[in-house]
Amino acid sequence: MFRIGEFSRIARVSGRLLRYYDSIGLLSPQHVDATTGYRHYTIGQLGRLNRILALKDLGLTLDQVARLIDDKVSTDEIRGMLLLRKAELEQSLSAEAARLRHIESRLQQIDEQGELKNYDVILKSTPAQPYLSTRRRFGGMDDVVALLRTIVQTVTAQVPAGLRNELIVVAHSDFDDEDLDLDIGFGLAKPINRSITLPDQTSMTIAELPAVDALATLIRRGPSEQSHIGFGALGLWMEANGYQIDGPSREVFLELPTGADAVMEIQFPVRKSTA
Amino acid sequence: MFRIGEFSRIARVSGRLLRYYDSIGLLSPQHVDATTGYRHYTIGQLGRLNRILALKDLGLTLDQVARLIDDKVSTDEIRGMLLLRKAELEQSLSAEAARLRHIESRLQQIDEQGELKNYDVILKSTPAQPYLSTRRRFGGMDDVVALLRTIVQTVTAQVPAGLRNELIVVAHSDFDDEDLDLDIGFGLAKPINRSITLPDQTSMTIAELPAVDALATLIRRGPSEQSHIGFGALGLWMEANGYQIDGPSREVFLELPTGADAVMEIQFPVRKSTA
DNA sequence: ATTGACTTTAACGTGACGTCAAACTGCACA
DNA sequence: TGTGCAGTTTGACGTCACGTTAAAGTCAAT
Repeated sequence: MFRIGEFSRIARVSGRLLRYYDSIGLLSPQHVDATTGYRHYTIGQLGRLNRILALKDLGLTLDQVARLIDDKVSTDEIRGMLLLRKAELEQSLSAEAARLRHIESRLQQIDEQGELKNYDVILKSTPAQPYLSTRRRFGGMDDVVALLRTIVQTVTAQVPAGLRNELIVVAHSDFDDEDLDLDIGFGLAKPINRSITLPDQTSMTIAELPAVDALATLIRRGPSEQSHIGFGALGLWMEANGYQIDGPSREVFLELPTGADAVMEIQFPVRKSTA
Repeated sequence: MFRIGEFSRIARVSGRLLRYYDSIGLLSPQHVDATTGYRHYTIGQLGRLNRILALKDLGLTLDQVARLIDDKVSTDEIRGMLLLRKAELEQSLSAEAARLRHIESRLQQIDEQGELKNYDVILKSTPAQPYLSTRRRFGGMDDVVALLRTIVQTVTAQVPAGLRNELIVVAHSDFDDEDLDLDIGFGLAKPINRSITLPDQTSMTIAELPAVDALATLIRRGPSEQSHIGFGALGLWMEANGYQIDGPSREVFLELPTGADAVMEIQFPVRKSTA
């Protein structure tokens, strides 16, 4: 029988750990003195402690360790737990590797440019939302800006503010300033069944803007004609961090555009490059 | 100006996170209503929030993020922080990879044997400690057991219990039952300057048992002649997990041997295989 | 009797929030 | 003017696996 100090020395763990394991019922001393409360351990308990430490080292939680050790689970369930843990580890491995790539690209950026800029690209996800919009082809940015104004005026007048979210432009075409294929419209908090007719007698339709898991985004301030500058930064980020475009990009106007200036979030659906 | 709900919707973060960042002074709303306490954010703050999230994604702590964002550090210091973080990441990567290998070896074990045994090998480290011992060559286990008994009797009689730790055998030879080169003696809590003389007139010397970083250990019960069984299990574990022996092995007797039986911890200094 | 080493319980701290709970505000509708 | 409901506030507790004091009691040797 060892008291806690000697036992902890032998096992090379802290006394606090032993008291903690006792308190959660994971490893209780063989005997506790009724009057003094002193804990007494036997070498037999060292085996159990070692099993606990070994399983804990695999990254299992103490809860899982307890269930494994107390034989409350079949070998199949053990297999399941280990497989689950394996999947977690693999995921966390690739996440850490990605972080490492990000860090390295930042370091490279510092080395090349002497400072830390454009560090505002971030990955998000977004749920699906109803989308009141109209899809058109445009010959140039002027036409786009004109329709944008019209739509803002029409929709703000006809749809209550509580129902509509942001003004969103979805770009179906690639970067060709002379043949733009765009959806322009508003995200909605809830679907509406009224139809909206624009001054030119065309009407806006309700569709669903699909959810996206991985969205590389950045905020841009300035005239909407120059949004391609932001596109460039996003492209660099994707290249540096191993992502590629995976769907039509979106521009979400965080403020309704006043004059030429606007504040928007540029969003690119992305997926990891297989390369 | 957005209230917290809308701002959190736009940024796709929780309101709780915004309140938390406010409370730690990382991102305070542009304006707080004096009577109601309502927080009001502007789109400008979205930029700062995005910077925070981007840096946090690199795995930096919020403390570090705050120092980076508030420009309290030079680019050289930023480089330093990122390099530090990179080192942490690389370490954590290899640790996770090791865990993954452990898990896989466990799964393989289950697949081959249908259950989970011998999972009590664990890695520890140990500090240096004074070691009162004598080194001999032995022709067989019987001689070893005889000297062991003698040493136990002599030392327990001459050295106070508070000063000595466990009985430890260090094996300098490889596995050759007919030519054993062993140190036999006791670990000590503090060095002593008395010399100990055995009945055969040879004396025990004080040396230092060196510290070891990585020690693969397991507990064994049973007659000490059969300790090679434990050696086999340790060898398997090392092979499965990519370690190799890196120094003389030790047997630490957790109980003074009574009769033939003993409880010991077998310890192998190890290092990662370069293969 | 007095040390000094050891042990006990209890409480707080860690990091970055999630999750209630109770009270208050803002706004639309009757 | 009241009522309802969605939104907001502060505050507190929980997370996970312990480390770190702190105050009080125990053990063995001198």
